[in-house]
Amino acid sequence: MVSPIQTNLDEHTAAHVAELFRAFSDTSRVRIMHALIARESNVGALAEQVGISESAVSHHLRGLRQMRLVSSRREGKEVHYRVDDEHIITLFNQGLNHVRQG
Amino acid sequence: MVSPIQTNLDEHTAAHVAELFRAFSDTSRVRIMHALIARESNVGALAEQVGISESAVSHHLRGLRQMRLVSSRREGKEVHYRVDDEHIITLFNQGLNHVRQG
DNA sequence: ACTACATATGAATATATATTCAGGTGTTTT
DNA sequence: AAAACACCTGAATATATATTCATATGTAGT
Repeated sequence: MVSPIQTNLDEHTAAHVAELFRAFSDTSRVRIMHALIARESNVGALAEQVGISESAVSHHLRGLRQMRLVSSRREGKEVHYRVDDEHIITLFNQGLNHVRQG
Repeated sequence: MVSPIQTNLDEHTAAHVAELFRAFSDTSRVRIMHALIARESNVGALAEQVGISESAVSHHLRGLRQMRLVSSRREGKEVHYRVDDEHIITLFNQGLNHVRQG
C-alpha cells in the first residue's frame, strides 16, 4: 500500500514523523481529537467532555493548531475548532481501530 | 472509511490509543521502526543506524515488544527484531507519508 | 465605560521519558 | 572453564511535557 523500497530514514524526517505521532500521544489530546472528528466544538465544551480545565484544552489546541491538525474559526465570543484533514482523520481512526480490535 | 457514528471516547480507550501513538512519538523509535519495516535487524545494527547506544536501542525495543509492535527471535548470539503486523506498518507509513507530502 | 463571558498566555510544578553508564545474563568458541 | 560477543537491566540524570493558577486579551451586551 505504501512505498516498498526503503533507505535509512534521516533524522530530520524522523523527527517530524515523531512530532506528528506525539500529537496523539496524550490521553487528553486523543479525547479532544476524537470529539473534534465527530463534530466541530469549542474550548469550553471540550474541557467539559475531557474533564480538564479550559486552559489545558487551550494549550493542547494551540499545539494541534500549530501542526495544522485542527483549524479554528471565531464565532462571536466562542472559537470553534475542527479537524478538516481527511488524511489525519484516517490516521487517527486507524490507531483507534487497532486498539479496539485488540 | 471508518465508523461514522461517534460517542464520547472513554478515558480507558483514549489512554490506549495515546499509548499506541506514543510508541512512534520519539525520533529514535521512528528510525528503529522504519529500519525494521524495511528489514529484520538486530540490536547492534540498529544502534549503528540510529546513532544511539545498544542499551538505548534495547530499552526502546523492550517497550515496542511489550506493545507487540515488534517481535523478536534469537539466532545464536544475536536477537533479530521485526515488524510483522501489517496494520501497524500501514499506520506508521501513513504518518511518514503525511510528513513527506508536507 | 463597565460587566460578563470565552479563550489565550506565561509561569510554576509535578510527572514522564530518553539516554548513558555500569554491571548482569545468555551464547558460542576455544 | 574461560574469553569474547550480543544483548539486557537498573539506577541516575537530564530534558520534555501536561496541568493548574493567575492574569491577560478579545467580544458582546447594558
